Amino acid sequence: MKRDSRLSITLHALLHMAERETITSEELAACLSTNPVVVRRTMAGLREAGLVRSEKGHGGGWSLVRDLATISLSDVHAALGEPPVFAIGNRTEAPGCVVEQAVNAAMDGALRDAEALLMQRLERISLADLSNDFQRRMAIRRQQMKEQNHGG
Amino acid sequence: MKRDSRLSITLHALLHMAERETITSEELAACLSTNPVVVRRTMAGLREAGLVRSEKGHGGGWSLVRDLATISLSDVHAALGEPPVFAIGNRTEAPGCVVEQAVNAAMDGALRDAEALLMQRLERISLADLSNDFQRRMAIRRQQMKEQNHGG
DNA sequence: GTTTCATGTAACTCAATGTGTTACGTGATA
DNA sequence: TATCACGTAACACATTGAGTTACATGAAAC
Repeated sequence: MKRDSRLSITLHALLHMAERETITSEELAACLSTNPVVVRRTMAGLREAGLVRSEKGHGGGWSLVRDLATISLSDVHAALGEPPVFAIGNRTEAPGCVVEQAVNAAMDGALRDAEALLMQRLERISLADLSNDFQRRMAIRRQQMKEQNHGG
Repeated sequence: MKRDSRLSITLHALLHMAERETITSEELAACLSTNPVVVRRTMAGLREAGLVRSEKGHGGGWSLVRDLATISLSDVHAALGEPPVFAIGNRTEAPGCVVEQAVNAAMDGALRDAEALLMQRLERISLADLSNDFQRRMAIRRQQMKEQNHGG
């Protein structure tokens, strides 16, 4: 099954957005190695959810509305329309076959718990957390570059 | 994304299989409202994993090799080739962009934990558990039928 | 006012993949 | 030898995320 990477794409875009006052779809697409239309299409939900804003014309582009710390990964997932999390699932929702009912009950229970855990995790991670991790990684990378230069 | 219901289908088939000495793909397909070829194709992995056996010719069909209690749902998932659990995921596995690395790390962490929980749940449910639940549901249904008959 | 820039959106294509179906080969039993 | 049942290849189909093109809308610059 093909992977849905919209959440991943969107988080990536939001962090790049946070680094600048405003940024165009074209620039974001370059950062993400994708197409400007894909960016606009994906961000549409975030605009409706009030997480970001978009301006047309000269000097236009995308900008964050809320602070990074107030946006959780689950907020972003919700803004995207809560796309399905699982690739696996039951074949029939309300089967007449009692055997299938038993199968569905077990599967639903396990999937429900796993999804609850995942959502809990996504709720507890904010964009600020991601940004901090990004800064930390950048510092490490700078340090490595420096050592490499001294060595050469 | 389209749902992968092979685990659900297979569990359903296994429980029907447990009710009889042997059962043909045709009969299973009728139980599952699908096609005999789909049954054979899906069960191929289970045969290779030694969970079931198949016989050709007159009186042939599928039969269970191991006891229901010794087969967990995660065994079945593994026999199917461990199809991907999540519909969502990262866009790039090993991105050069540090921003994307931070995004991936967070997503991977959350997904890994959720998958671990799901697998733990699937490990702890055996086919015997499902069968017991099935029997319980059948008893309830029989009781309901009885009450309905007395009432009418 | 016209030009330029940037978003908004529809429409089409492409790729991946689970599922359904047909067709034919293999092997076992009656 | 005929029949039954599995094994498998090959193809069709539907869904869906992603990429792309085309065009309309609106805002700023000139």
